Amino acid sequence: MTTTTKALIFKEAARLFREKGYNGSTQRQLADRVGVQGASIYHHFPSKQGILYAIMEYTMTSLLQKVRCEMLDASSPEAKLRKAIKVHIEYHTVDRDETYVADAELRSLEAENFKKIVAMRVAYEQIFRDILSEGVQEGVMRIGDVSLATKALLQMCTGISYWFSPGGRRSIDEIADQYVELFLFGICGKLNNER
Amino acid sequence: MTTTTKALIFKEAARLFREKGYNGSTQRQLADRVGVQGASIYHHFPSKQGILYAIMEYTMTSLLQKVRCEMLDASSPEAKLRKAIKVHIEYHTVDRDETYVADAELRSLEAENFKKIVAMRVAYEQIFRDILSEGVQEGVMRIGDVSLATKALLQMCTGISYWFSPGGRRSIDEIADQYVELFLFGICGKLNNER
DNA sequence: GTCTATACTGAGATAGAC
DNA sequence: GTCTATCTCAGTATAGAC
Repeated sequence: MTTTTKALIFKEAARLFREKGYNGSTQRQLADRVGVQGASIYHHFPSKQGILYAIMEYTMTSLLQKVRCEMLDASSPEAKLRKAIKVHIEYHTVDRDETYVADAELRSLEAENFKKIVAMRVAYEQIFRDILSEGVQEGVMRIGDVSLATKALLQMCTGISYWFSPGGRRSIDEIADQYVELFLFGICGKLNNER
Repeated sequence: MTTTTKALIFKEAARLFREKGYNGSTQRQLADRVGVQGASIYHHFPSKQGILYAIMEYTMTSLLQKVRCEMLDASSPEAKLRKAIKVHIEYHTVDRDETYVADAELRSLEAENFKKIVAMRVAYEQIFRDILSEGVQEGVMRIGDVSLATKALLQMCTGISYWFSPGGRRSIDEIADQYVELFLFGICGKLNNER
């Protein structure tokens, strides 16, 4: 994707929506950031809602595709889980404006758009739920409630896009590794292992 | 707090802001839910922003007070952590409209209000960070990055207010217990312990 | 494809009677 | 303490020239 005006609107909209929220952002603010007049936006997108939907749809499609792709050459549930978490976190740090918006602005979608995006989110969560279920069945994971654990995991990881900044203390890889260890072994689990 | 009109406005505002977001909610919608005319709201609150701030301030004050109170008669870091997590989750399920708003609408606060609430949030996070640090120092917890783990923990637990509903499959206590176990031992930790 | 100008609507908030 | 009526402004979106 070269930096066409349309791509620039997309990117700046994600940034703006992230900062001020969808309803807290205006077309004029967006136009200012892009460096065009407000009316010009309507040449590229049908409406403000259309921009939001484009961001959400693109982000969820990418996420689904990336995670599914990683699953192809992973065998054990633990290997799958490690890869899935890593991909999730990587995408949530690299495209963190878009992923933040996709996560926080579900309620700003109109009915039809809402349905479509929710379906994609359900499918995405299902991937993680399936990995955990498989781990339980194979006896390598012990989970009281798989759905609960799935929610906990995803919320924990998604939250990274709330505070992450590229210049920070920790690299993306370090963060991902720590989150994987945390979810697999907890903060006391490894100590027991050593006794 | 008896159900005065002011208390009703407060409660309905939390519910409305949770559903539609602060910027997506209007004074007229709020007035409709309360059952008064739009103008009447201004007898009880100075502005829409004033309502948001009242919700945030009250919620953070309650949270801080509840957790600090529980810490008084807890000795070990693990006991403290268990209690703190339980209180956090309980409050995020019982007053889930208010806590959701307090968590999601930080960016909708005006500069002065923002500063005050952020200071309270920092103090709140610090309580959890201190517990984890203590656990590491005493050798009962192993954590690569305490700040990172604190964020992961709080985001995981706070997320409950996004999907919890009182009539659901799991009780508050069950959820809290599972989250505690998850954070302490992970999904593989306990298995290692048994070998 | 971008502009200027503007239509139209709904937002937060206030005035002043009761 | 609540109402009716209304002000004012900012929001999304469109029309039509260049």
